[in-house]
Amino acid sequence: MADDRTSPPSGVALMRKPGPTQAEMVRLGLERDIFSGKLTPGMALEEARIARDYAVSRTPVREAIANLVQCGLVEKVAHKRAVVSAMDAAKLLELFEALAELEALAARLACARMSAADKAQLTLVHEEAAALLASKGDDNAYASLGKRFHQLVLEGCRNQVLIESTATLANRVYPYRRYQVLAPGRLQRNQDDHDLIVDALMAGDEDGAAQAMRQHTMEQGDALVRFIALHKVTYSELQSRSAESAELHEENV
Amino acid sequence: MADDRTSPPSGVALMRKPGPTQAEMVRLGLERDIFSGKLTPGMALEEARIARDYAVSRTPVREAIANLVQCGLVEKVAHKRAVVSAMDAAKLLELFEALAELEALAARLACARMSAADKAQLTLVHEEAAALLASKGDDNAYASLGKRFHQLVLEGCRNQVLIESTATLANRVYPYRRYQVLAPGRLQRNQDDHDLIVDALMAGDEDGAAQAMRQHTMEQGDALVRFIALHKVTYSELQSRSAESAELHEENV
DNA sequence: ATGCTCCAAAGTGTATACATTTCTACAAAA
DNA sequence: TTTTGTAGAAATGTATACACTTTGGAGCAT
Repeated sequence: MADDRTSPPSGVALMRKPGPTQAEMVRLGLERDIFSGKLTPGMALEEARIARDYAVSRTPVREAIANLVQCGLVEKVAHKRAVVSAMDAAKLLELFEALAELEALAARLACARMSAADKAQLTLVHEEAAALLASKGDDNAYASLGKRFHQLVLEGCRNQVLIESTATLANRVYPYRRYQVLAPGRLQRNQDDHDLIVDALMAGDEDGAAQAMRQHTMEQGDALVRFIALHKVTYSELQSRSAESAELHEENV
Repeated sequence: MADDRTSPPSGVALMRKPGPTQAEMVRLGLERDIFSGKLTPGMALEEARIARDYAVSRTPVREAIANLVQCGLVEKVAHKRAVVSAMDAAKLLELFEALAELEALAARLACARMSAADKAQLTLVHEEAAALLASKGDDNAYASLGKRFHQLVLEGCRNQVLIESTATLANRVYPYRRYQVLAPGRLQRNQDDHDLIVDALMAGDEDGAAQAMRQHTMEQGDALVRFIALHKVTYSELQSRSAESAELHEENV
């Protein structure tokens, strides 16, 4: 290929300022590229190249990178190039441990705070996922529904601070979380977990919902770490292996 | 007064680059000013003025502000001036609700993970606070010990992700959290809560420690919100009222 | 052949200049 | 007097130029 650009702005060059700032554009673009796998953990971000690719100056690029640093998606030290955050097994487990507890809290609160409409939509998504799983449907589509499931429960807690804190952590594990689908039988166990969560939520069982959600997320983390250890595959390899099909579900962000 | 500068760089102008970047300097300076009360919630941050005061250009100032935005300490929308985050009662309660749960989790984990030395230091700080309270000592010094107490428990959880997430939220409520000391009898109840937490931690009672910590932090939030409602005082007034004595404990950050 | 020094190329950090947007003040009309 | 519309000022967003730091390798010494 003639161009090996780090992150093409998804086809179209941004011309003038349509209202949102260019720094925001670049930030969203980089975020997409990280989530989709075009930018793999450990990869360096060169300001000048990114600026060229997005047809802007380095200033908004630096601002965008600074934002991503605070989000935990990229890391940076003074005078050195910013790199996409790469995590070892220990940090990954720490993240899942914290995330599990936050989602458990959200589930507990959601028990009493979700509206009937919210619960209905959650059930809908859950059943749609079940159907997809039964019909051996697309893994990516299932992963997408899984993310939506977690989002719905999270938003059900009605605490914006908690929602944002949890979303930040979820974003940081997102580049890795999807790969649990590679472990055999993991999808069915995932669906079973969701079953428990939905049941507890509908029954108004706060402790049950929290417990089910906590265990569910921790199992996701354990499964991922086990899978990686088992296959003795580096995170970068894991990332690039599934990067091919990553473009299929870019509805994230 | 001849100069009404928003945030003097604490006396000394930074000359050359000693290694750390100027953006970092400005960021720390602004953070200090926010915590100390020199910059009150709702106050606007003018890039040009800050740049002048710190003897740097606007570029590192903008970078510093962007960082503070991601920390939640200041808020900003495109083309408008950044302002120090001001919270209403609802947001404050949301923050305390989330913070209480995170600290509860940290306490639960700390039960099993704190070293003997950590527990000894925690006991030391707790007893020092008790002595200070009994002798009707300085409120600011007591608040300082209170912060240290929470920090020690938090670090005891041995989960860096959880520590950072919690610290972020704690920073956001910090400009308000101290004012609980204004409520009558609040200090003694605070000390009693800490007693319960220490006892549970020493006994290895995970659920007890979590429960005690959660209730403690929520009570802090409730007390603060009640105090504000009772005295019908705006947050800005509250802030400026104690800003006079704020310089006394600048060991924070 | 190996290790060191030093230099040049690359890249980040900062300053300044310019473009664009928002805020403010003033005036004119109802 | 109140309101509204419009310049002017002020402040932010962006681009460009420059200074400093890092890094990689060429050349020399051992």
